[in-house]
Amino acid sequence: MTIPKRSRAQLRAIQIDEIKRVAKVQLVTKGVSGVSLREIARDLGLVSSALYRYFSTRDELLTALILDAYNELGEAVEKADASVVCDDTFGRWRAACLAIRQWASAHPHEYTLLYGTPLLDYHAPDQTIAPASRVTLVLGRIVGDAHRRRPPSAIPTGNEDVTSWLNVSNLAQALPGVPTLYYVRALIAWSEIFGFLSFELFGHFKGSIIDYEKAFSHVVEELANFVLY
Amino acid sequence: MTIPKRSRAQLRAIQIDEIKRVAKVQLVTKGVSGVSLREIARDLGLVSSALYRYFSTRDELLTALILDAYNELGEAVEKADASVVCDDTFGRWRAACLAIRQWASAHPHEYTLLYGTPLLDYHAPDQTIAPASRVTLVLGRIVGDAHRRRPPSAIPTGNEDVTSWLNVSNLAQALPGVPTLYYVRALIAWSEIFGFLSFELFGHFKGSIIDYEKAFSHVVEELANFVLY
DNA sequence: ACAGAAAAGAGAGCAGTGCTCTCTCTGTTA
DNA sequence: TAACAGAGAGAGCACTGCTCTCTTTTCTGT
Repeated sequence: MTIPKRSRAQLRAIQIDEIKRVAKVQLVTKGVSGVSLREIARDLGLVSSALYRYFSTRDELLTALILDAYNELGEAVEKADASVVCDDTFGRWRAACLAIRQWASAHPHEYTLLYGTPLLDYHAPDQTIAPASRVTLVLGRIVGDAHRRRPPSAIPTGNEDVTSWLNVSNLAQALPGVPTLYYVRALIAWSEIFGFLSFELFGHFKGSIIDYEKAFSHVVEELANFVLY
Repeated sequence: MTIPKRSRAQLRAIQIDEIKRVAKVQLVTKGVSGVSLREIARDLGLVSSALYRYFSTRDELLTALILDAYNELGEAVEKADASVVCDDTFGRWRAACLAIRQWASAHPHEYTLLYGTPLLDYHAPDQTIAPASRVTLVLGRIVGDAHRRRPPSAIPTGNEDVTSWLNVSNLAQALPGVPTLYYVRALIAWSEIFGFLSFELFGHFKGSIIDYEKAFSHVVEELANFVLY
């Protein structure tokens, strides 16, 4: 019998996946504070110092979990957007927003890891930027498509200079075809989606909202009227 | 010389204040994860087990800090509201919102303690409800006053039954005189204020916003148009 | 006024954490 | 085949929250 020989690089990749797998179980069941290197090592039949061959610090492991979570969420939202016909910008908006909430409800601890208190004090590593942008880019594209379908005569204009306090070049890329006047509204809609979900998951709506799903769908509708038209 | 004799109850109150004082220094300088019972004890010249005469657990001490922070924020917002003449609902709205942001910027770790990831997993103690409501009540009163000044003919009405998914009795109390149709908008404005500030403090707006204060004041204006009229 | 109770603190200790250092063994590579 | 780098073991450091027992001081009810 020939034992399938795996190269050291392959074994290393497998071990990294194993560590992340066990860490994710702890994250799901006990939250981010319950992710313990020593317990991961015990689960894998290793000694704790062995883990440092793969992640040089606990924060580095958590960063890997953050990356995976951003990509999971991003993929879910991209799929939801793609499942609606391109011209139906309102339908796409709603599908994308509902996908965000669905993912957050299904993965509250992962959501908390992404949008709760940041662990890496106030400077996320650069590698998280791209995965974190996936959701934002989908929402921005939908808003952009909605405004591009508007007749030129109906394009609202403002005369305020926004360049001193908004990063217009970045926003223009994320919101292609959206009039500058709407940049603030887009930022509001974006942060409100996550503000609402954070309030929901963190318990601030307790006593105000009974059916969160229904309330959220109304919020999504109000926001659509606010940014799309 | 007569040493001013203090009763045991007085000494106890003083000691509790001392513990909280030192804990707050740690909170401000190192964040919530930097609040350590053993270090507090060392700072006070005590042994760590002595602290358990005053707070039976670390979470209990943190709850005390949460209470104080809610009351600080609530007082700041109440004062800001009171500093504007009652009829000027827009001015009051702006003053209250700016006071929230000012407090959050000046006390980022306290803000995080209140509106970041909850520590006490998903069930805040009842005693926090009242202090936490102070901000909400101010904002609700302003929105209420704005709508009460509207001529009855201009009151918008909707025909959707909202009682199945919103806690109408609670919201009616927090939003006196506000038409039911606006309850969702009020919830949006409320959660957007904190959603924006969380995004700002937690770094999600990096790359989009240059001058946060200016951006926030535009958000406040948009929200006012959204909830007050 | 005095005895009993309660409060406050000291000190030792438990179980747990992240992380480091040294040592050994085992594949890989020149 | 010899030198090297990767991987894991194991001991140990400094720290955490929390508990238990023991002593001293203060309050309180008869």
